[in-house]
Amino acid sequence: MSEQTSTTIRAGEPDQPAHRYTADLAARIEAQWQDRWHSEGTFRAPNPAGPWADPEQVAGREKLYILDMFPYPSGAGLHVGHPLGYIATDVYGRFQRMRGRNVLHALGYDAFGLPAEQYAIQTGAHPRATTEANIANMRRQLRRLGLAHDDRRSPATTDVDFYRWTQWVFLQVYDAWFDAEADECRGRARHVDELRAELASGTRPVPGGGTWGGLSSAEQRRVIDDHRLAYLSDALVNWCPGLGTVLANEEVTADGRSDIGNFPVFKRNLRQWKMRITAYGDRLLADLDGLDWPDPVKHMQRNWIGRSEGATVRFTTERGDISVSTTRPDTLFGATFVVLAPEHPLVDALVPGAWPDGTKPAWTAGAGDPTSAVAAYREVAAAKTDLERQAEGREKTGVFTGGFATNPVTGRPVPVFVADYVLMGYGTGAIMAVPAQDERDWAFATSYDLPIVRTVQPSADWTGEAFTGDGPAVNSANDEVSLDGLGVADAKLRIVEWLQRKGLGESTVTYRLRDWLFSRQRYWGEPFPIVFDEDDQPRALPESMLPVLLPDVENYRPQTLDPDDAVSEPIPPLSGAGDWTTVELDLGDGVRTYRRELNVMPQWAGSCWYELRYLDPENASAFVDPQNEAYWMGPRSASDPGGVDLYVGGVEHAVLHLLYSRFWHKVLFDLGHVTSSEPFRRLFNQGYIQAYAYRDGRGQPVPAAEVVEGADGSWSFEGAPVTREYGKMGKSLKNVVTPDEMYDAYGADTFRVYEMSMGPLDVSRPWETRAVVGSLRFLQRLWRNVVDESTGGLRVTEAPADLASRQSLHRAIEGVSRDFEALRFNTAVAKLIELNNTLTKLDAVPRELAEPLVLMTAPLAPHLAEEMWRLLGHQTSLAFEPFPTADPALLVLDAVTCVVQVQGKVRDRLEVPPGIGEDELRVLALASEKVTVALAGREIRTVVVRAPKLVNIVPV
RNA sequence: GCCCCCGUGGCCCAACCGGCAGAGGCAGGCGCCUUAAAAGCGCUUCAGUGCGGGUUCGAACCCCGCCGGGGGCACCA
Repeated sequence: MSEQTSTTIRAGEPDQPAHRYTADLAARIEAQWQDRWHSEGTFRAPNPAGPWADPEQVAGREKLYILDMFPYPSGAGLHVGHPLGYIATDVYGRFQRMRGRNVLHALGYDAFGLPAEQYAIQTGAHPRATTEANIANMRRQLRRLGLAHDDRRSPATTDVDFYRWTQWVFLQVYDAWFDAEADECRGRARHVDELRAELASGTRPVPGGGTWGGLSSAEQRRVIDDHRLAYLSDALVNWCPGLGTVLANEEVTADGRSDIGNFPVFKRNLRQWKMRITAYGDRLLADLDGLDWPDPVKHMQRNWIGRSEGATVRFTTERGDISVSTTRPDTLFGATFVVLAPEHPLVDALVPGAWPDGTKPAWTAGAGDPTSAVAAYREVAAAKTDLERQAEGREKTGVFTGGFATNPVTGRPVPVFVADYVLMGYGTGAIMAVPAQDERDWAFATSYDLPIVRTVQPSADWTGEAFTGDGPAVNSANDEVSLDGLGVADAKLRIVEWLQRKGLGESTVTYRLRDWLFSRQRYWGEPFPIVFDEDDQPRALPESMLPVLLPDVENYRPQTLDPDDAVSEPIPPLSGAGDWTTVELDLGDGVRTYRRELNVMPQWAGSCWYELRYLDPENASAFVDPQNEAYWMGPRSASDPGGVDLYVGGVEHAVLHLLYSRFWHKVLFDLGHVTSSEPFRRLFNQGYIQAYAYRDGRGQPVPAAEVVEGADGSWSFEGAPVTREYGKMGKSLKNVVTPDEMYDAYGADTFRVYEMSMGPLDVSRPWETRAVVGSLRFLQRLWRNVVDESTGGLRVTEAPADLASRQSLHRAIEGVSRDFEALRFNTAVAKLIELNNTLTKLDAVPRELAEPLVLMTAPLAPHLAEEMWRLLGHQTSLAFEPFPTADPALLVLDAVTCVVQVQGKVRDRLEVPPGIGEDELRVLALASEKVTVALAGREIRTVVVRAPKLVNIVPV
């Protein structure tokens, strides 16, 4: 940190009262209490079992597991936006601890991954060295915040003790297969040994027929490997030369570029590890219902999984059947052509030597024969990136294969096209095109001169083209079945029933979700616990050989590649690890030489299960002791999935991290390693703290802190006008404000109170440094109510409080408790300020008011509260003091104001007892002179009475 | 193009079940303290809820249509 950043704004000038609550005093108090919490281990949560077993401390207290999405330790350090969620969970945790809960709250580091590696490449240092330095800096910045974390539970995913268990979890996934019939067809992961046993005993048929014993051991292994939840596949993957690695679908943006770095991404066929997350599609979807998550996140996950119900229908051709996918089997009579994806395996077989009779000029792309037309089209399609396919304005292109298929309901031949608007990776890679009821098919049919037959009658006022709405079926009958007159839903049922009976098709469920690409050609990640034998087949290492340590390499940088070079080959950095790349092992059939897997796991691997490791981070014999998992995360009832009690983080992880970790957790659940079926029972998305940035006349950002606002609302920097924009904080925008600056200028407690008071936790809002002083003033007034600013002595009196003050106190207790419980920290702060402001007006504050106020402030401003609690004569930390409870008798007011309305407009106010009856109130209201004036002689139609607060008199 | 969320004093935000538009903070104003100053203290001004309709005794809140801001998805058959 440079000297200049220590700020010029400072609370507490030298000639102030000696004991005023200033930034300097706050810093002293805060350091003192942080040291004491640390040395006393105040926030260490006892476990029921494992290395830290302390069953006595656990007994009799309800548990609460609070979790923040753990940070990536960036070299840039924190800005004031980062701690928002951490402060919120800390306030909530401290509150619940005072409510008697055994609170587990900790923070580790998600330290593998691309950014760390790229930073290491830039600086030339070892990624581990820079990562650990960054973690140390973040730990320092966060310790200064006074978070009540269990400091023993702070693993980094890059710790050998941690990634050993990431590799172990990988082995569990690798050694599992998905039995779709298990659990009444919900499906469940089981160990592959059980699959092998069922195949060997004949209870499960061997794929491809024959007996298990009839297969060679290599063939047997291939059958098993084909079932594993982690498997190698030769498939189209997202190859990003700019990053030198392949990427998961989730890491590629809609315009075909990398999420990180914004480089072009190309489709390439490569042999890569995948995770069979699609097997869990149904459960990942269905189990969302039982989660207490924000609806938008559930919505995004549902969209991403993209379950759709439809049918597969077989169209016959002379060269074999084409299975087409559709969600609208009811429109089958209107299917006037078939479209295959360019990569569809049947394309070559279908293409005849010459264009058949009836080929229209528009279908051939000007080629002399189908073979060259299709070959040319495929070449063009393959060379296109997703971005280019988008950029062409979605104009549908394609070419006739020269082949025909038979529509199974009309019996008529329909031409078969190849077009890249059909994707090989979705459904069967083939569609029946129904232009009258599908906009894409309509667009294709009109540009390629193909027939359009309406099979759903559009509404009378329909003027559009393809009609995708509901309506009665028309033109949809053959000798055996008629859909005419049926609505869409009924027509679907009838035609699917007919297709199934005739063996022409069946209803199917299709997912947008694809299997998860799990290999990365990077250095800074977890090595796979996998080696390859001389036949190039993968072999898992036994648990006893874990961890597989990440070796040192000379060059962390993957091969430098041209970001636009689509045909470049990925070269993993670990290929440069020398001797490490091969290993002599005995895996059961004697010592042999094996080649190591040189890819590493993606960054998501560690975050897929870290919440489990916090429970038992020093357990060397298990990834978590089963008792600890059951205690902290186990389900509380039959309908409860279990999981973390409160998980707070940004909405940017709605799909990636939250879907992957749910998947791994379910595998671990199925295999009996955990009792919770979901990792995160309750999720809360915090908003972002954003900031204004300013640009000068040339569009260059200027330091935001030095921009001044004129009286007319304009902004200027060094006298020159600047423009303002709103967005993220970032170095390049010169608008970063750091927690360190806030600690120096105001202290951590003021910073905490300000962040919590800015607005609701889930709403994004702009940072405004000049407003922070309001929170400092509040804490100063609170301090002054308890402590004499000039002597440092106590100001509170032992005299009893008056009734009005007591009532204010108990109203505050009631409201603040409710607000904390509901994560409404902004309104809790407001109520505390309000109460404190009423106490300020007293000559001296009675202890019976001061103590509860201090306790209520403690979750928000813990250092200051602890210090005042100590001055009030208490020896021990207030962390476990019971949170004040409201006395119901003091919440009842002597009188309430009743509003008297005439036709909804307030005309009078009456002071009435809170228990007043409806009839009595009606009489009082009608007797009001102001009401009489407002009525102006009109007759009364009705009187609405809501005792004791409102009467509404409605004239005729 | 489709879907979701949000629009309240100059600014950040409250308003619990549809019932007095205002809790709190910033900024502004007035005053006190001070040799002077303020990030100290006290007092205080300020909106009818983005716009247009509707439902209701009564709408910031419910419904419909616009406008503005933010986010997600985007050839998924």
